[in-house]
Amino acid sequence: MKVSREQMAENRRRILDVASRLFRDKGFDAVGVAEVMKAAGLTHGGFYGHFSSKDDLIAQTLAHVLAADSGGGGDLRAYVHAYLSPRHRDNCAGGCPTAGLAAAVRHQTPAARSAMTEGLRSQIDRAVKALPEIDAADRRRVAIGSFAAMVGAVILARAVDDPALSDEVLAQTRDWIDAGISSASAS
Amino acid sequence: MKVSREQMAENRRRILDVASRLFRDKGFDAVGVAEVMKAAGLTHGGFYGHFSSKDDLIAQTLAHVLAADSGGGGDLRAYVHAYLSPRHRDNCAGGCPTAGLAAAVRHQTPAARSAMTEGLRSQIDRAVKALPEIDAADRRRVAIGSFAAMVGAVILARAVDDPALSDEVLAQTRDWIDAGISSASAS
DNA sequence: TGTACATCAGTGAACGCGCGTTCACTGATGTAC
DNA sequence: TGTACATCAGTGAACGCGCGTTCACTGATGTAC
Repeated sequence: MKVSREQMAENRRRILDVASRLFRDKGFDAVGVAEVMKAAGLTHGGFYGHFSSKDDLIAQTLAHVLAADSGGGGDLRAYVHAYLSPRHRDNCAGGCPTAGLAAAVRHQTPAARSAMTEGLRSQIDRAVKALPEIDAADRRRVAIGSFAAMVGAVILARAVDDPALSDEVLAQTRDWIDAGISSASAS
Repeated sequence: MKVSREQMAENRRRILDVASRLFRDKGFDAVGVAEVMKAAGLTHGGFYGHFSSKDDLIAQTLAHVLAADSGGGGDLRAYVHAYLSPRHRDNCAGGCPTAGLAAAVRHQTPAARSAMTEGLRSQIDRAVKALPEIDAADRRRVAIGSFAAMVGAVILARAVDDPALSDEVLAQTRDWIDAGISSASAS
């Protein structure tokens, strides 16, 4: 049955929220349209009233979740430590969408890749702005290098089945980034 | 028709080689059993004479390709530069299997994750041994931090659809790692 | 060394399940009078 | 403000394609004599 316009907008938002969690948790391919709709409290038939295809859902979900991604405008070092914590590693569904989905985006449509690109751009800009104590010329190097290491470390820590090695990847990368930021601040 | 034992062993090797390229290029889900067999010059029916399932193929392919992965025992800095080159970014099929597959391994069977773990362990050990000029206490930090940044940078550079941003991610991460290795060597 | 035969790697048709997508239908919404 | 009706968000059955997997069959291999 028909629902009100506000109700429909809320349904759409809930589909995107739920899809972003499921995709981060299980990957694009392992999550079906019916599963997303069911998790949003709807039936699969209504899906195509909101999106033109599953690919469209993927692209819109990426844009949605990357726009919402706060990134923690505050202390960069605290953000790095939280990012490289076992807690974040173990929280795929609620964790950084870049760490969870960037690798899979390579196989998606141009619209999805474009959303990822904008998300990464704003992530870098935010990190750059969180580094006022570093020379302007070095800021992008520190921001990009740190973020690459963070994303890589979380991906590796999640791929590995040995908890000790997984923890070590997080901890050593955290120390490596701390050292890098310190020496860039000193110079 | 039956083939000789050596022929069968060679067929098996060719299946693994071809599968490792296809998986790196297109991902585990986008590559079918029939496609792998066809690329190896065989028909899909014979697949189950070599492997018990597609999941088995994935696990054995990972073990195969990660064992073969040389990692360049020579100069670490040259290895980092080659790793973070546009050439490597654009060569998924022949590139580092960790960069290409680590994120997807999280959704695979325990056997696959175990193969990935051993691959990462030996990759780290090789990098540690390539850092004789650094204090023993710092070697693992430098090796793991560098490798995490390399993997993350290649994944991000491949996800993004803007060539300028993609190149910048590679170049800035390269400079970031160079600086990190230099300051670790100096201390 | 040569021959007969059992083995078994590879073939290709067929099966069945899951998933993306479609569609006729329902009934609440919201507009026209 | 109240009523009649057109709209259309959501429902759930059905479709069809692709892919992993199975299986009866083929014919070269390699062994036993």
